[in-house]
Amino acid sequence: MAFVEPLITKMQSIGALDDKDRALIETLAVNPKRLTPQEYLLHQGDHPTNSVIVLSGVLARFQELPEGDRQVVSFHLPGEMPDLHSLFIGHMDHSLVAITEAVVGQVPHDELRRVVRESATLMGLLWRETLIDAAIFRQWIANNGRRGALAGTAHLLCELMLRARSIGGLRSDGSWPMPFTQQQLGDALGLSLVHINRTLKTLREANVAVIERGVLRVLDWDELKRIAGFDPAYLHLKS
Amino acid sequence: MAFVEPLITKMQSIGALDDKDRALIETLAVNPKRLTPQEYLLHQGDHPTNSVIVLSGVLARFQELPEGDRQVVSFHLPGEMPDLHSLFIGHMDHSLVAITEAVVGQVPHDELRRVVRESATLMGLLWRETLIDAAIFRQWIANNGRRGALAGTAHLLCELMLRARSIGGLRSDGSWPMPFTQQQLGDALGLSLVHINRTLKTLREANVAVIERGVLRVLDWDELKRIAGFDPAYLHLKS
DNA sequence: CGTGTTTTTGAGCCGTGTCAACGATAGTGG
DNA sequence: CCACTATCGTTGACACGGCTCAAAAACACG
Repeated sequence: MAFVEPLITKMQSIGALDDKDRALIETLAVNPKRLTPQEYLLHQGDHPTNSVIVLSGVLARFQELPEGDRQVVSFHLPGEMPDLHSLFIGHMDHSLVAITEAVVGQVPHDELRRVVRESATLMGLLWRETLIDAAIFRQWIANNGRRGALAGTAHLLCELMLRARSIGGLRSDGSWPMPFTQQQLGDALGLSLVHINRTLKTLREANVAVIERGVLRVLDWDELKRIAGFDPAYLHLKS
Repeated sequence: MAFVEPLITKMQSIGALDDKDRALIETLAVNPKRLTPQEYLLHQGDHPTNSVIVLSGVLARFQELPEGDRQVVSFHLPGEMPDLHSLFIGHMDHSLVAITEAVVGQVPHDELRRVVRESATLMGLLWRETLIDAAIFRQWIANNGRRGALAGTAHLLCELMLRARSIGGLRSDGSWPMPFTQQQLGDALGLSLVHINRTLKTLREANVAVIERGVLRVLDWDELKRIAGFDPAYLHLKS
């Protein structure tokens, strides 16, 4: 029961749950699993028979490209279900790995199908979660495509801050313990390690956003959003 | 009834339909609408109350970025539902426009909800379609990110050829009447018009793929796939 | 305190963008 | 059927953003 708390929080951040739906979620058989940093949960090519809920920590999905490069396609905070899509498309076209120490809850596909069958609301919310996932992908296409390095980086930082805030992940001073290395950020933005470093330096020297000892602090929200051309509507958060 | 034929073809290209499901699809109220090239069907910011099926022609979705640039996030061939996501996320974070002359069938969200409620198979297939959409987005993130101009372009051509083939859109000689301008391809791949032109020239001079008078012909499939690092699994086509 | 990882910086190069012009093609009206 | 026009494709010259290589500094951990 406590296991599904992050999922309930997440569902409520993107929609409304009544008592019946909440009770139904709590009937899910959730099998917890602890992950160490860099540990793979799924490999490209796998055909999983369950999906996972991130209970704590941060995960990432990425593709390995022929020349050995990595393309990170998403980051996942507690409450999210990074491989919910495997419910309807069996083949994994990417890998799923823990960024930090993490705990995930494994839920058999049959269990999810049962919940989806019994509650139109939960079906809608789970479907909705995969659609928001897709909306984020669209922004990342733009981050990697038409937005330049500075705008793309700023956009990613905006997004992560809002997503972290929506699940109550910010510190009381509004900063966020961002767990990514600059290499991982570069792999998400299609930038080299050296260049993401210089881009972050630009943001730092403009007093817009600072990362110190792994903690991200946004000093000038309006300016960060302006640089990014950021419109939060695509995250479809209620707040 | 004839209106939903492309949708049935599409559904069968990514899954199985029985007679009952086919009959259910044919009960959908489909309101056809004719579009001229460049005509907008939906604008960024809209809140549509129906989704559309592409009946003929090709559509594209794109975001307008602050500096006036465009990021194309997807192309849509007959049978696809380019704004199916609006069933569960109301706000459009991008625009939908006709590339060619096209006919779409408008289906009210209520109608889709009815079908989803009545058939678990169709719910699964429609959800699956949005998930394949997302899988394509992931590849486009890589196209715009870690893949270079040549590999990204080759990857997009591979994808389009397979998608066109899966709905019977190729000519008998295996070529495909590709309706995009080089500007539009560039907007999809995050490349300038000049550079996409040079990239296509490279493919042409290597006798890998040629676009003549708007018709794409792949001369050396293996080589094109090799350049792209293409693995078709993410399209989840049955054939 | 030592070792491995991550961040930072410099120097030089290369892929891709920009600017500009011309050529090819298709559609339009006389 | 041809001239006219608009759009699209092609090419060259040059600039610049971002990459690579390399090394040092800062940090994390045992």
